[in-house]
Amino acid sequence: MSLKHILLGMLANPASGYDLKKDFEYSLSNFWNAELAQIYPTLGKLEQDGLISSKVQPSSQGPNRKVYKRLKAGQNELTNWLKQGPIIPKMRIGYAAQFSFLQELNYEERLEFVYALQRDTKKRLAVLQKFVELYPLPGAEKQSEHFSTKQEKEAYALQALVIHHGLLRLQALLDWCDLAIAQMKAIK
Amino acid sequence: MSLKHILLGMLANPASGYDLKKDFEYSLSNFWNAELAQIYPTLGKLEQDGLISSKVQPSSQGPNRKVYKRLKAGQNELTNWLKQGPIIPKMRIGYAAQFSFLQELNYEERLEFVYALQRDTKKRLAVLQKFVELYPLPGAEKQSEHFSTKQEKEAYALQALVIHHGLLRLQALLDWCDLAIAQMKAIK
DNA sequence: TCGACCATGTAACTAGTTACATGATTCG
DNA sequence: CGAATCATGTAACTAGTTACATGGTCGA
Repeated sequence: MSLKHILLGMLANPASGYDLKKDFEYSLSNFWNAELAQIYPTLGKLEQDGLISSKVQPSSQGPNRKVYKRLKAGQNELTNWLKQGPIIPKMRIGYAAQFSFLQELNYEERLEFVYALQRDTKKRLAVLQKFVELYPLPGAEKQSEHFSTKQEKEAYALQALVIHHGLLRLQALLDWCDLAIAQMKAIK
Repeated sequence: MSLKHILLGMLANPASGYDLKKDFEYSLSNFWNAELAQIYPTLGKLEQDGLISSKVQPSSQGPNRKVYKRLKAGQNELTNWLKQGPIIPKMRIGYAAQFSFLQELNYEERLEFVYALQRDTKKRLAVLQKFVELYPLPGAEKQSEHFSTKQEKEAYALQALVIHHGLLRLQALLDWCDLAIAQMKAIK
């Protein structure tokens, strides 16, 4: 199960299941997501396996929190996972499958399908753009000098790059929408 | 379950479960895949639901084939699905999650991670390129005039576009690999 | 005759989703 | 006082994967 390793990675700093869910909802959701109903049992398994440990702490606002931290065994498991090389996802791109069946619809319905995809992509791009502004790539501008330690520079660069990955992906999709609309109009 | 609808879409022409698996392995695998162990039961459910029907036919080479064809109810189900608009996949991009944890590895290991991703992407791009050659976009060249009926032109254009979608996606990923390698070297 | 491919299926398991259950605090 | 947010969990279900079982045909 990949989520085990993802949570292990996210636990660079101690956090509760609820905290981790928040992380998914923000920037992380561009490349992974998980529901609380999956996070809690998975944290339980990680603890059983001795990869993380938990400590109950009072919350400033609400019931007690169960804060997890990564153990040495968890650290090892994580680096081993990373050393096994990049995991190429099995593609399940629903809209692309649907697109290849668009002959079943008429001209207007087909175009509307692609317009809807375009609108959705623009919306998601607008959300991402805010993160891109928070994490501009080092080089072009003068940021990154803000960071004193090498650790901080590295952390910043990785964050910025992963956000940029989402950006390139969404831009490529938008380009494709334009192409599809043009082609579909051309053969009308 | 999306696979139900995908199979329904793929059954524009009658086919057996084995045939459909072949379709996944070729061009389709760029945006969807399914194993035979999932295809056979799903075809069974579709038949139970009265969306497709089957007929056992002798094979020229091997045991009897169970050939399915789409019924009117299946056609309706398919168009309703398409009219509900594009399905935006929940992203589960393993390598991107891993990338955001690369601080756990040292410089050489991190670079090797991205090089491995680059190699894999180039490989997949080379495979796709063969389909791109079979289905060049109409407009630039003189193909698509080969097709007499509007139906054929439309089918060709949709195929060409969906293949091009994969192309743009992989090219964006390659661009990102270059960017990541450059940035990571810059902050070494 | 052996391996590759044709062809269909079941069983056990893993991963992920949706719905439900519970209860505290904070802000308007 | 009601809605939003904090906080953790279970149960039932859906989707997908891996392993296993069976057996036919064709070509080297």
